[in-house]
Amino acid sequence: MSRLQFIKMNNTDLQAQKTRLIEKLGVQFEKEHQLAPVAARIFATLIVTGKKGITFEQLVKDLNAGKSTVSTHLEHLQTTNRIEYYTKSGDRKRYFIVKPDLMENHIDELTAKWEAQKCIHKEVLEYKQKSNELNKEDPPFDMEFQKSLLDFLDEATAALNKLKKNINNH
Amino acid sequence: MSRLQFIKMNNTDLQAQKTRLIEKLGVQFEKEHQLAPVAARIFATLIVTGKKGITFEQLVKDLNAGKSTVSTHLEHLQTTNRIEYYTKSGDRKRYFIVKPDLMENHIDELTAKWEAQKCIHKEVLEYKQKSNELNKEDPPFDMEFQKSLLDFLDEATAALNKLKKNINNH
DNA sequence: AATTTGGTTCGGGTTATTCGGAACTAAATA
DNA sequence: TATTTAGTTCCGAATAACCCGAACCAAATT
Repeated sequence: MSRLQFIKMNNTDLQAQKTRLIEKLGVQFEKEHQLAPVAARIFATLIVTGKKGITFEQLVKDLNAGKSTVSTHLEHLQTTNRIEYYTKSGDRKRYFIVKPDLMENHIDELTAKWEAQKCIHKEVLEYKQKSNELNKEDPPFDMEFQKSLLDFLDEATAALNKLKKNINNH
Repeated sequence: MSRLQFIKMNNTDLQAQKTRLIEKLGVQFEKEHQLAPVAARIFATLIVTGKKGITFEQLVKDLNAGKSTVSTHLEHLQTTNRIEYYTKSGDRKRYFIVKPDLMENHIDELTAKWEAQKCIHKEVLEYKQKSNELNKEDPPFDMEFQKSLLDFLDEATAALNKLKKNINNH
């Protein structure tokens, strides 16, 4: 009995920790991925729940959210390539999980974002150079920030590619 | 005359390009730094305007925004350490510029963000390990995502530190 | 055929964001 | 001292984001 209680106690703790983690991850995801609060909590829940997945109705219950809310956000998370679901035969429920290749997607997204940033800051650089040539009487533009940023983005992209290979080989 | 027109023409083009760039940067900054549209346009304007700076009233005119709007957002951009201003003696206007150490700040921010992410995903990892130990009858948690992410964040942080040194020596 | 299950869709209410006008202030100028 | 300049502060309005209930639907079950 004392051992049972010990286990039960620990599982309660674990449950509490899970809830805490979901909240913490949720806050982060809201900003990181620009998700609505409930959407971020759903995503966080899937992350800490792991590959066994979680059902629609369980999410509704766990997050104290409306069915429509959960439905909409699940839809959105799927179309943005973050989650998917599987089914068990003889069970109509959908078990939602994070996409197995989430990390790869995440990396690809970052790469795309950084590529776009590089692109636009190159344009800024071009603009400043053109401007310097055209108006030589004016004091020239400083271009340190753009150059540093481009260096940074190159480094960062390189690090990313390296990691991507690691993951693929893994 | 034809030469003057040629130059004038190019400056018009340049102006158009500047406007385009501000808009493009603006859109990016809205998401990247979670800024209101006008705040993002202000920040973008300072970036393409460079170290000569731009005044309050010019911003109001260029962005077709209310004085109060510009005032509020300038305030916010200053308190978040992104911009500052200088004055010219005998001229009451403030000339707003991006902070000279913007890139360093940017890097520090990223570092902090990634550190926080590492921290929370380590917690997730701990949770999953504890859970595995406690409930051995259940199928164990997959931890690939957390591990990959932690690898990534380590790599990324390393790349960042390297770059920061480069910038400081520069 | 009626009901239950596992959702989706639609419309509206609430809250939060964003912006701007009007009135204000402090410093410089006339 | 009155006025202009260079902003700031304090609302309120417009808009957008977010969430929910209610009604709906399709497939499975009774």
